[in-house]
Amino acid sequence: MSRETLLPPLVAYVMQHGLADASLRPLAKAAGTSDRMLLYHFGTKDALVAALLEYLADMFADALDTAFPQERARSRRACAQTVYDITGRPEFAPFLRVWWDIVAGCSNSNAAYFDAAGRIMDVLLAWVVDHLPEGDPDPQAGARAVMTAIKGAQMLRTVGRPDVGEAGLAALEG
Amino acid sequence: MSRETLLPPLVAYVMQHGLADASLRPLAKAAGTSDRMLLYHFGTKDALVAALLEYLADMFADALDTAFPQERARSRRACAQTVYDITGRPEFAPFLRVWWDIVAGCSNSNAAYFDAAGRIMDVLLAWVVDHLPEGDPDPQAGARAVMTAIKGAQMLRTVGRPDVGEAGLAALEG
DNA sequence: TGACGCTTGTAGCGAGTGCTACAAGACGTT
DNA sequence: AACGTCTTGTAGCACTCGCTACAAGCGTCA
Repeated sequence: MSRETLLPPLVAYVMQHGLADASLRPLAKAAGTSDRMLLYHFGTKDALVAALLEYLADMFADALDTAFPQERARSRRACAQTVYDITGRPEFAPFLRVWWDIVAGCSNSNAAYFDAAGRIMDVLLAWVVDHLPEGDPDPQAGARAVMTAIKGAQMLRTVGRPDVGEAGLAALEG
Repeated sequence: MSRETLLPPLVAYVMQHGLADASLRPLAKAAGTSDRMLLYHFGTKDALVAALLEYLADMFADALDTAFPQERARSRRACAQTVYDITGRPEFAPFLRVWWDIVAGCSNSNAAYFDAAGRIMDVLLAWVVDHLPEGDPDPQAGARAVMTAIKGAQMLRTVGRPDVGEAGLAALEG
């Protein structure tokens, strides 16, 4: 048993039950150990969560290129719509749940959450840049516009106002 | 002491310390009572939180017309930028912190959070509709596009990527 | 005065929290 | 065989959580 062995089942548990109320004993049970051992390997619960978030960010980076289509989108709007649609599928719900926990953690000035969120955003931004149409006049600016719309629409969807966010996506130019 | 007397200090406490880890005893202390009394008045912690969120939503509706400018914006982009700038001021940080807690709660299918979030979004959407330029061709669609951009930009700001969201705001047409 | 209901205080329950002290086993080195 | 280090289990600490049982104070009305 090492950190590397423990992390996958821990992340799986967090994706299923949320990050906010994940405590040592249930986490340990999910990974087949004891709270005692988690603290032995990670030192502190905060360190555990930090390692967990780091692993999660890497996992997200890997997932992007497998779950998402390889070819470029036909327009900025189509690119945003694709990401929005895919992240709306039920198998993505666990990840989004954790994501909003992370955002809430950032809002409470938690450094580990902040780092993980930043890394995830950078990865997604780079992915969007690479999937904009070939002829996009300004891929950097385009990707940022697309990202903003995606995240706004995702938020509006999770609070029960999907129509608002989808209108926002439709209003993207290019 | 009644619910109405209790709610303002309770909401103040929540805005300062976050909604996620607000437990009965600290809340009671902030309101000058005991946990025993909070449960006496509200019955359950869940009911307390529900009442709190309802009060918060109403408070937000009231705040919109006082803290925000009365006149209409000169463009959709300007309207979004105004809301983004105002909500970026330090005195708005407590409200945003609670907001992300609410979104995280929605993502965990909490009904009370869901209701409050929906109400707040509706209020804000109506406000945006009323503050778009007179000549906007489609205020409903415009307000939705503005809302999506605002919320996306706010999220990107709280996770430490303000430049991305601001580029998204700048890309708003009209 | 006495009975009744509304409000409040004291004290505690059982469960869960992060974390730790202590000891025993496993295992390689000398 | 003896030692020392790494890994693991047992048991428990002090604390917080939401919630409740019980009773005392309170004003009101008969």
